[in-house]
Amino acid sequence: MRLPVQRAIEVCPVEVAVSVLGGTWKLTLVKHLLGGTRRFGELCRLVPLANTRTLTRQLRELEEDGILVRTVYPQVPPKVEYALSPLGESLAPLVDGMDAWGAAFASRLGDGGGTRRAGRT
Amino acid sequence: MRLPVQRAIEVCPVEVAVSVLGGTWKLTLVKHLLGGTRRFGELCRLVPLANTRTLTRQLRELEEDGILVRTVYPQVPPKVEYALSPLGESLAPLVDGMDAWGAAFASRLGDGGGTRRAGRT
DNA sequence: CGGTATCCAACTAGATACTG
DNA sequence: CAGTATCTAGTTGGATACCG
Repeated sequence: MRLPVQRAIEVCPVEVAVSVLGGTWKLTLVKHLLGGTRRFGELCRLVPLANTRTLTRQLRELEEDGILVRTVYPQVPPKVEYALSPLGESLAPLVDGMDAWGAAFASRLGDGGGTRRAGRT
Repeated sequence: MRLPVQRAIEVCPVEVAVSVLGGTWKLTLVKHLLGGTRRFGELCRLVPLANTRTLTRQLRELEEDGILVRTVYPQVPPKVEYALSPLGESLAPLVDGMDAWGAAFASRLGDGGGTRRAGRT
């Protein structure tokens, strides 16, 4: 993943989206940011499985790609806020859709309702 | 990426979607399959940047996750068809949305309209 | 035609520890 | 609080060659 965007568009726009949003916690981060501005610490708490380094990196990449805006308040103690840019907010419906799809997919597995796996039913 | 789905759902459903669809050419593959059943060779031609090994793997993973169905015709020369499962087709709107978003994102960069990158000039 | 086998290079995420 | 530094492990994607 993370193939150069310029290259991705030549093949398929969906790949652009994947390369921008494909990071392991990126969409989760965006989803939380959809709920409003968050501080670094809050995001850490919201995504407990990722450590600070990983989170920082994802956040920075998202910033690089113009998905979010990082605001540093030069004070002590430090305060940094992350907020979605208009571009970032523009993928609200996508995040919403993926969230729903992901939930549905997950329930297919764990629900025990019927198909447990690649049911050839 | 590709963090265990079971683990992903505990954090956020979007991560499930990412782990299932996050492979480098997966969404492109799905998108093409949305247009109808395809043979392996066709897919190779449609996604020229990926080699057979990569394509095979992606296809298999998609199959594992129940996104597509692989049909082998026991004949000579071999013939294998890939088609989306209902689950796979269910993400048509998502693929569509990502495609549109990706295209928009790409045009932001290449258009020369304004922001070229994270313009920290 | 439709893969598979082997090997490899790159990248990515994570652990841990430390800092302004 | 909000990172950064360093290092490592693991995974993914790719090249090439060969097989049924």
